[in-house]
Amino acid sequence: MGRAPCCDKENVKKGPWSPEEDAKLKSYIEQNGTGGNWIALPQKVGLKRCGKSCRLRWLNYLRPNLKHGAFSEEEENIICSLYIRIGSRWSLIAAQLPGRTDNDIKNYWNTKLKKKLLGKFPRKDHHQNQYTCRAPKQDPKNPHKILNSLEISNGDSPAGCWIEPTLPAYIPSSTEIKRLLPKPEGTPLLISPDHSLNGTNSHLLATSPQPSSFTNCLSSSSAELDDIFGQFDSFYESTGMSREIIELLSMPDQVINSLMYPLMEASTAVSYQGSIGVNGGLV
DNA sequence: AACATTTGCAACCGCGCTTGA
DNA sequence: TTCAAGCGCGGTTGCAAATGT
Repeated sequence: MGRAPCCDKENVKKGPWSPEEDAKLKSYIEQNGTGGNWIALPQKVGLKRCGKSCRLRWLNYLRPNLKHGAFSEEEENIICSLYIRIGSRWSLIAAQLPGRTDNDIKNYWNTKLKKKLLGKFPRKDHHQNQYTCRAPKQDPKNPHKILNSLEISNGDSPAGCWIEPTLPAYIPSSTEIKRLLPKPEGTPLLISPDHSLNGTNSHLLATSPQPSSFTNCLSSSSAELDDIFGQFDSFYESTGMSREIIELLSMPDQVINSLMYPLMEASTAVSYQGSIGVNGGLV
């Protein structure tokens, strides 16, 4: 038995919103607010729409102070830098860009920025090219046992991945990132010896390409970009580490702190050192 | 000009989380 | 403490427009 539907699917309109529907919703919310109940809202407004659809329309399109134009270079920089750090946590990224919605940013990343920055990397076809941050695969019978802990395989991944699927890759989750941040200047990130990254170890931090940041990449010429990515490619090939983890490990502390500290202020139990433990996660 | 393919974006879906009774 | 309802998020899909052949 599945989850109960949030609305009567038979009697709700789907698809693009008409100007009349927009006007009704906008006018109602401006006068009365949402009432804290999106599910009940369509009936009050007189719309044959699902409450979730109304909420999405309001948040992504109708609410005041939304920016609809092109993204600025500064916004691009913020998106790229945050993506490297926290992955596809679009709502967190959107919180740093006033007037932008998570959906906007997600679409912009998937359609423009990804290509701009990573176009030379292998990719799959259009709708299978979503970025996916995955935790290491666990053995369902034993949560402590990790299967293929550092690989994203092609065969069992319906969404595909942007990294060469046969190469090892590990992308930290936002929870893991939170454990790393903020960290005092010069505090090393440790990769514990008990769980190597395909045989690599903490010494890699000291030998990873420096400096590296996507902020730098954005303002670089194509030749400079080739050089930057070339450094990563050779490092990547020699170590078997993913580009993401190399980026993470080689990012200057001050950049991480300036970008991420505001997001992580609420997190009081912050560990200043991260290490990749036996379960493949940062501990 | 016609057709195929790609791109960009709005919208939907489903699931985990939060809240309140 | 439990559980159902609602919310919010990230992933995915649909489709029109743009571009290529």
